Amino acid sequence: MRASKFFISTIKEAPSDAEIASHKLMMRAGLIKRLAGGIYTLMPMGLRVVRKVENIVREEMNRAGAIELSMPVVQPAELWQESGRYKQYGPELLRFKDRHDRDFVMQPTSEEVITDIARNELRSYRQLPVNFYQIQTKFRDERRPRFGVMRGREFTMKDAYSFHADFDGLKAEYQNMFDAYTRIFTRLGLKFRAVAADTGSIGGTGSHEFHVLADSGEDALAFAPDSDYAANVELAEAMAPAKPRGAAGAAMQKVATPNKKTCEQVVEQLGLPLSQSVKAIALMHEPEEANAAKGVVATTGKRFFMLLLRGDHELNEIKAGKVAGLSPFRFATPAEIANYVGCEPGYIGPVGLDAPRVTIVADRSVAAMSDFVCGANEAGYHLTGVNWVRDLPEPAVVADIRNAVKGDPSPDGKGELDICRGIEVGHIFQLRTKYSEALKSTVIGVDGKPVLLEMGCYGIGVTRIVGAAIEQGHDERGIIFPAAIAPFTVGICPIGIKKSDAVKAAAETLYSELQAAGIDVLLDDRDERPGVMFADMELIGIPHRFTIGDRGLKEGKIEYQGRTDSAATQIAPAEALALLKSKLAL
RNA sequence: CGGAGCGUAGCGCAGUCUGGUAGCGCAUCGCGUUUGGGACGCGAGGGUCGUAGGUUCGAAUCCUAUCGCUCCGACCA
Repeated sequence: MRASKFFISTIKEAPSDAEIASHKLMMRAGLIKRLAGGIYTLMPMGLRVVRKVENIVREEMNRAGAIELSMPVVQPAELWQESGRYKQYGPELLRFKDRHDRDFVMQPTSEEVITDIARNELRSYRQLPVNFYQIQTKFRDERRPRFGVMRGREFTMKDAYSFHADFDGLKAEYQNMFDAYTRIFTRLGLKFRAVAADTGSIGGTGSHEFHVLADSGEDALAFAPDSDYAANVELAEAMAPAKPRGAAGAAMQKVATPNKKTCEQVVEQLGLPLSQSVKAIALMHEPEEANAAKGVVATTGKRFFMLLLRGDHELNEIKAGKVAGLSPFRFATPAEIANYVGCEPGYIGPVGLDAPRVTIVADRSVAAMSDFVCGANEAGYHLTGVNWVRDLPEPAVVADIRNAVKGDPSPDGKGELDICRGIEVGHIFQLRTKYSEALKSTVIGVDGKPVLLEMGCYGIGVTRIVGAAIEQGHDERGIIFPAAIAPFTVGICPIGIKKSDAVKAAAETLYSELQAAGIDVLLDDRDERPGVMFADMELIGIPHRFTIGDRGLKEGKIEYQGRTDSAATQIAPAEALALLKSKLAL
């Protein structure tokens, strides 16, 4: 490609609403242009990157035996009503009416449509297994779109759906997809990790997320450096401490802690470590009916819970939701806390409560504590030297309700956990029969009777990968794309192309040679000043560059410089292709 | 959805408090000089100041409403 025939729209200053490196750099490099919140035009340069990602995904999906199709972006509401997701999905699902006043949605995913295809087209177990996929535009009306393409509303996603006559078939395909994803992210040149993920309300036995590792990631991942254990922190089991509960060593004492409402403030006053304190979180279990009747005083079915966490730990709401009888819950109001505990928030604790009215749920690590500090249920006071059994009954429930932290024992028993951050770029899921049941999708099994289809689904965020790759690869000069997805593999910068016939000839020769070798080459024939050409190539993240100028040609040399090289290498023009090929083979 | 902030040229911003000719840098266009790290000079074009009302002789500026965007939180996955 000649730069003069292409469209390069780099800018020096990023728009002020771009916060993270990838968003700023994508804007500055002219890869994307914002049209509305979370909605971007892929400019020619950006589209080339997306296409390269798509092609790798497509090749590996095909290799794994999946079959490409393309489903509509606009889908009738009826299908979504049938699956129940029309109600369930909430405002993230974009809904609208056509001219006949019929309801439609913009697809956020396509389980309904593919299951509809399956029930109409799949008749016999002999047609299984089958895995359909598409690379398609998705729309999710995110409450807070941000970070450019990382959390956009409109984005490109590869979504695949597999169908099986039995669970074993699903498990086999799940593993097949796991392996395919591993190949895809490896080929994309990304540092990534597959982690166990929450299966949510669907249940089932398996779900893994694939995360690109980056400090700016929105997800925290727990992993064991000594083993292959890795899980989203949402899910990672937080183990009880290895040591059992210690014996009581101190008498329980009430101490005045005026205006000290947080664990941090209290331990600071007492000169104790944060891990010696217990924080209490007041939750109210409130059934859906009571929610619906807001305003009306509906106490039926409400239950007050006090959750106990070590002062240095964080509540995991997903885990809390799994405590028997707690879900659905919300944080209790100050009035409710006063009613059940007789005290204002900041000084509440588990000692001396009316057990039937207040259910105590202790985290595993709290259950193993002794001589701890907690609120005294009296404004301005805390208790020290508190011990289970002696000072208060054993907690009604002991459960894992916190986020795992660095240094926790690994759930697989091998070493300790560490925490890193990741950007979710892939998610594979054993859906089982959720949709086939809802849409009554069966095939005739071996025994001649209908069986519900077992389903798996497998997503990859194509546009998000571009952002993730930039988060992982950039410096002060711009983007450092992995070679596999760079918009161009190599750039040629001829200095003074309009002035020097020698430069022009050498550049054209090299350009033809690289093109003939099938290499994606950008010849910068814009007759820009060298600084402009270099800055653009580096900002856009082109991995390799040849510079051709009169100065070098006099010596019979041109220059090669890799995007991350600190200096250029002088080479003979005839060696350029061989050198580049050796670099690409790495 | 709650809290905060911002909407002035393609981008980054000043001007708003204290009403009176709409500005700066980058980018763009023309001419010239430049040509190994985002050149320089001279000249030019481009804005109904988010939108709609109101106050006023006069509104970017004050008031009201509304829309959009951003951040923090909640929510969702």
